[in-house]
Amino acid sequence: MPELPEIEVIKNIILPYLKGYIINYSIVRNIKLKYLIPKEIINISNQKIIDIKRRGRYIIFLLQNNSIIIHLGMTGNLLIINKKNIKIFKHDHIDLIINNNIILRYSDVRRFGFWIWCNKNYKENIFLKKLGLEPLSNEFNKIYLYKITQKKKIPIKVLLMMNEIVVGIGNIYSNESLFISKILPYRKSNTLTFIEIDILIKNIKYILYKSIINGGTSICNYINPYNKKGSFNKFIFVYGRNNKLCKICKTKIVKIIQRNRSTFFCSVCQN
DNA sequence: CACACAACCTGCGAGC
DNA sequence: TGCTCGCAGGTTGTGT
Repeated sequence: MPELPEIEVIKNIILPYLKGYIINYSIVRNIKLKYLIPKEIINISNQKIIDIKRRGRYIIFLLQNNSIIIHLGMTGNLLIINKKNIKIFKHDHIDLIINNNIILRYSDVRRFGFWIWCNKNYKENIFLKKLGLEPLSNEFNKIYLYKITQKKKIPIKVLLMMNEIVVGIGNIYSNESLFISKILPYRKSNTLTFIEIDILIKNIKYILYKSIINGGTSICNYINPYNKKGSFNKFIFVYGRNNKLCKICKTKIVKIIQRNRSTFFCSVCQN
């Protein structure tokens, strides 16, 4: 499901329900995710949640001596549910029973998500260590991105989705930020000017903030921990709109395939 | 280094 | 109604 805004929304919603509380125990109904759920999580008991962080698309639960690193893959959901309201669905994998009468439930239809048990130093974990910059940080700026785009000759849309360069920009927000920046997705990265990179950086940050404020984007599976959809969909210009008319110039939106992912653009506006 | 492709899974809609 | 096909917010790993 989720790109950075959705993960950020999820983290912000679950934080007050979990921070400072105790995981009494867990119920694991289906051990099979992308990686098997580790025994430390299956057997967890009496662990205080010190804090919850987000890094890229990962959510990290900081415990007293360890941490849990969670990736939602394409269809993972975290839900805050009441103990009384405990209907089980087919793809519910994990319940964390918390000492404040709520349950944090993880469900995942396609099982591309995973939960990892890690020591306290989660930043050194193999998955997190190789991640690039946070797109909403000051370090992710036009100097940084220009330097990288100059060195590479790959399509700019592909580059924006590379986690070792910048994290959390997936298929929706790469398409959308290129549209509002009026840049064609197949432009080779080293042909972009410093001015264009400046515009692109500003629009990436703008669109991510705007999506977070609107609760993220719900295309098919994404729901927040209250089981509600995000409302950023109404601001989408190109993603998933192939053969529909551009909201600005009424030209048909085009779909192409780049690196086996769908890319959408307006050949008139983005030129 | 750039790219193509497969793998991990299930569900849904389109078309026959 | 029921089948097959293609497609889906991600990531990793192979081979050319």
